[in-house]
Amino acid sequence: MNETKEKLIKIAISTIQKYGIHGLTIRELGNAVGIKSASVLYHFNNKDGLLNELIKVYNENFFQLLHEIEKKESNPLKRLDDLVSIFESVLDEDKICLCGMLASDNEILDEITKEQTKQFFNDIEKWIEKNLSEHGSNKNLAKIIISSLEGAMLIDKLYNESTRLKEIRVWIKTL
Amino acid sequence: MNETKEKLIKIAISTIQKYGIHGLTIRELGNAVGIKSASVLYHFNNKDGLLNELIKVYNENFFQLLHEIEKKESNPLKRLDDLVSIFESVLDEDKICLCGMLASDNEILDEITKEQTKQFFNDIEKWIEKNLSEHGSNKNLAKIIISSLEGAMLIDKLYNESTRLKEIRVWIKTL
DNA sequence: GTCTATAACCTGATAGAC
DNA sequence: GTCTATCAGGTTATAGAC
Repeated sequence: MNETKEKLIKIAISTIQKYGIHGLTIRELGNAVGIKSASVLYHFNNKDGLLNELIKVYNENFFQLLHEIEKKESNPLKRLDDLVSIFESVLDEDKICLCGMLASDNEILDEITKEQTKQFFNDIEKWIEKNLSEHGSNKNLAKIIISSLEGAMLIDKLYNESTRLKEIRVWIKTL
Repeated sequence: MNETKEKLIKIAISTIQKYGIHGLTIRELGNAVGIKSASVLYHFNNKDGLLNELIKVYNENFFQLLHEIEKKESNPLKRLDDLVSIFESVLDEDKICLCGMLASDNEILDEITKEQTKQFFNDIEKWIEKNLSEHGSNKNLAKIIISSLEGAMLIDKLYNESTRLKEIRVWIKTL
């Protein structure tokens, strides 16, 4: 992929994670890489096109991280701990999960972006379930774990702290 | 309070719960009650003024509901179940918790609204803690419970279902 | 209280030159 | 690919009449 386009996507993802979809404007996105808004739209046709592409990049990168966790860590409970660490490092940058933020704006997402957002939750839930099963604990907790992680980031960001994510980390150790 | 003003606040709260802060416009809010945007601003000075007022109304109404639960239900675990029911009825109307939605837009909230949003989470956490303590279970779970509820609404709304809230209901029964 | 009229600004998007 | 120029539409907010 074009280098400029890659930069645009990377910055756009980060901006949405911090400020939401309405906090991302084509003009400012162009400024961030030194090109004009018309040039930004050349790469993506329109804003929905940008969203379509960036969420695919985000999902790929995210599940690449999960794959790396699986390779280096065999203990399923520790894998879940590593998952919490990913979210904590995101929060440390004053961001929340991209798909959590998109979910809060779900009413204005086009179908492609909405489907990709759902796909994120489908896949991460499956990943958590698998690890819960391997550890011998109730895999039905997967939906609660991802829900709590998303909610925790949302609230922790408001307080500018990571108290809730840390509580989840402690809780998961007891499962 | 003025009847028109009450209507405006009620509709504004509901609109934000569905579409977020950017989905609420002064013009459309006026249309909903049959007055012009200038007349809406007469009541609140500006949009921040509207947010300041509506979150106070929301918090008051919400904790009034919790107070009613306490009066009619003495079993602390069943009280938590009733709390889940509140959130489920909100989700049934394609809405999420107002403060969850505001949290997702925290970067553009003025200080008053932000403080009131935090106050909501402080108070509900305290309420959950108290009931967990009375039931004899770990009150440290309060932050996880409210996080999971907020996250569950967010994701369930995306899927147009209440699967995650229902899982939380089942989980709470086991505490 | 509500209105009209309008200001000032920001947004995504397009046409056409280079 | 990137630019300039521009458009059409949306937003909050204000001034002043009724």
